[in-house]
Amino acid sequence: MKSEGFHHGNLRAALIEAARAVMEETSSSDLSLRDLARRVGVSPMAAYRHFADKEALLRAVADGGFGELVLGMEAALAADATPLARVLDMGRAYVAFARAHPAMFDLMFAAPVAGLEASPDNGTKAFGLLQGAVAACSPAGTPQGKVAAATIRLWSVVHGYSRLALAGRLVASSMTPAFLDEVIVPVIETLERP
Amino acid sequence: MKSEGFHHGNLRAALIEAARAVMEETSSSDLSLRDLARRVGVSPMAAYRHFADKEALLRAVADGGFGELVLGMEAALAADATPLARVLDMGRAYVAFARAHPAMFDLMFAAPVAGLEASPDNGTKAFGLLQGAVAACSPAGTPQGKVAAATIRLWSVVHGYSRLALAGRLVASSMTPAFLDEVIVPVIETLERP
DNA sequence: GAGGTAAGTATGCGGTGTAAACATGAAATC
DNA sequence: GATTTCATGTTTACACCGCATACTTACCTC
Repeated sequence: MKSEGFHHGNLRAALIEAARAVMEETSSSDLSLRDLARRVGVSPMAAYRHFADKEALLRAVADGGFGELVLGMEAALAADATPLARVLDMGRAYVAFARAHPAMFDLMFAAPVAGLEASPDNGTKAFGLLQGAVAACSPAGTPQGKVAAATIRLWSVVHGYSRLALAGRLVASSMTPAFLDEVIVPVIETLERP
Repeated sequence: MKSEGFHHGNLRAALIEAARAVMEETSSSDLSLRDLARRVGVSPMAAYRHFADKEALLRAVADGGFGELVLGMEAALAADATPLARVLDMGRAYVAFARAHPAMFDLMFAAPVAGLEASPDNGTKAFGLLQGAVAACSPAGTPQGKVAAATIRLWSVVHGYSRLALAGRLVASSMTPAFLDEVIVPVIETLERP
């Protein structure tokens, strides 16, 4: 075992966990550094030994969220036999994650992230998963551009649906699993078309 | 002409306009009541004579944004001959608005809006426009549920695409008008399918 | 043991949203 | 025309926030 820290013992992880907890409690993504410090039992300025500023902390929290999302998507990948079923279940998992963790989902896509291709995060990993699953649906020899458009088409649908649901723009009857399938499936069918 | 106010002269509208201006300047949707008051030349507490709290002001600003969005969508509606072309142009207008006014777009879908069907806003008006255009594409006798799903499918695509673009999750080559069409058109084609 | 250094603390500054009490001036009543 | 009313704007105050700066602590190395 490493030293695990002196005063507190891995404050960094504790802060991230506290942030996650607050967001689950309040269903809101705006949290306060001071509050996190209070919960962890540390002085208000302690967080700055581990994060450059508040945004850096939020970024770390968001990246953890993307990691969890990736897990859900990978589970969907492993659970199905056909490429189309895999893509469908990945879409369902995406929406399910958003609705289960609205504040986290909000945070993950909150600030425009810069220099992303320089240092890819778990968000790009999630995108890669989706892209692979979509490519597996496309007929052999499909041009790369088509696959890219299809990937973003599908991502846009599930992402947009999630956002609209979280924003309260969908009525209850539009948020059932069956309705979601009605929204997604025709888009998935466009994937294997010439 | 009505009285136009005593002390200031329609402070309410001035605050909303100031908010809009700040958001255009900073490309960010987090603004400060005190800053708005400062810009309008009024004391920090003056805004509370016209808005219950900050959120109420933001809601009013957002509703103005939806109004502008509706104008863009109506223009697209009027500019084309066929139902499919109308829907396509509405989608383009939606994305164009989001990219032209990122902060406003952010604000419009920021907080989950409650009791929406009780008092519809310009957001529901925008949705109604889209729904009508989609219905016009559907074969006669298409069940209502299909139309609803198709509407939300299309809305989800354009909304999700806009969000991903604003979040910096799309590479430059995925943000050209041609690429956007590649994303949207196949979804529009699902509208007139049985 | 003496230093060095990473981790946490104390203090303080300028900013925020908003509650409460007060001031002002246009308009309505007499 | 004087008086009352009431919407509008101001003042003051409070609790909170992110963060800069300077300090202290506790471990590790030599």
